[in-house]
Amino acid sequence: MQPFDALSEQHRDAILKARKRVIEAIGKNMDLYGVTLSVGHLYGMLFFSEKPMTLDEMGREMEMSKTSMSTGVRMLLDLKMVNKVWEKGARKDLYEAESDWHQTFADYFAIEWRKAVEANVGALNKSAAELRRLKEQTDGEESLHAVLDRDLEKIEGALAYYRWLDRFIDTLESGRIYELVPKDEP
Amino acid sequence: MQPFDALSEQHRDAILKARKRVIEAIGKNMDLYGVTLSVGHLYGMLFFSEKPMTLDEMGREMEMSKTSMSTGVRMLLDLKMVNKVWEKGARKDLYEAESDWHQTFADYFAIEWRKAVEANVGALNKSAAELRRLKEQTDGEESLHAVLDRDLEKIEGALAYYRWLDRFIDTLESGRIYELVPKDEP
DNA sequence: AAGAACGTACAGAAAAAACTGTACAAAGTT
DNA sequence: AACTTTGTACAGTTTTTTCTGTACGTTCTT
Repeated sequence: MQPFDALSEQHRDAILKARKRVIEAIGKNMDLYGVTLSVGHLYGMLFFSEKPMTLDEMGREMEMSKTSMSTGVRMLLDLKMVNKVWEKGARKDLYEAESDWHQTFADYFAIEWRKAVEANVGALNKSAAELRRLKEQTDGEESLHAVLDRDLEKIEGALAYYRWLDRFIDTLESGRIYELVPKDEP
Repeated sequence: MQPFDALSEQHRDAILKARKRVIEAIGKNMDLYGVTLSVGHLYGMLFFSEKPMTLDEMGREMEMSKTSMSTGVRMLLDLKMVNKVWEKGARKDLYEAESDWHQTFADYFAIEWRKAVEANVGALNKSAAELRRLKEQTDGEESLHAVLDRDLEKIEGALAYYRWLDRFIDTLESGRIYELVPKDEP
């Protein structure tokens, strides 16, 4: 028996209206995490859910197919915004929203931004090496070297930024960010 | 006369290949900034351009319509990833890539994340007020209050997070982040 | 003032993505 | 071992987004 269903219709509606506003807002802004409006909505629904939900329950509530719930939940799992919950003797998989949004934020950066850093740094280093090699092999060709130097300078600038971003992500991943910017207001 | 065009075909190709790898990588990861692959590619192209470019030049280089360049550049301008350049007596608008990626990163957060914070905090506060009002008007209804308290607690948790995020964005906006996580490696 | 060049609004076409229903493998129940 | 139940892969459909070509207002040139 769920506490929520026992309430009067009037009170239920009032609560649902309040929740809906928040869910809508969350869903709308979750594109910053690279997910669809509907996946964002799914997260918001899980956030207010009294208890962990099954795919079927989500589908019923969102009026969407189970397939969509499956893929949506998987995205949220990848982003660590949702946790799989174990319950004794439960046939179906259960999921609940991760409610520590600091952690969610930090994980997102650790996962997505680090991925981007690595890919870009890889490309930058490889290209820089090529350009440096070309420079060595063409001693004295002034106008070529002018172009090469400018490109190499740009690449070095980008690499410097990524070194910083990497260290910034470290602070998120390690939680050191909360020493630098404390959770409790000053 | 541009220095680049004066080079031998072999050298040009080598440089273009090196640039292309980086442009491709940048473009691919710019979805973190909420832009398309092609807009990301456009940024990468501008990043390596010897000089500011016109819409027509971009269209020629990207083999895309001028309309697309116009909308693409506007997006990049909104994200402050591209600057409009003034040149004496130039008919056409000229654009160049913002090469300070620290600034780009900070601006993105200031613009997009702050927008999300405000929208969500607004919704959370409004809903919290509604729920608190309902609570006051229903003194003694225990099971209702149990639900309300849980929702209010969740909302308060979210608000606490947004207060932190807001202060974090402040550090980006003010540049104080570079005191906390220095640009020069330790 | 007329003409040319530029950037963008807008509608339609093309491409990409989100979503669904069916089918099926894996795991659980009887 | 036969029968359910559950989650997901996959193909096809719908919806959304991206991209293009034309049209037009604005600005600059003459």
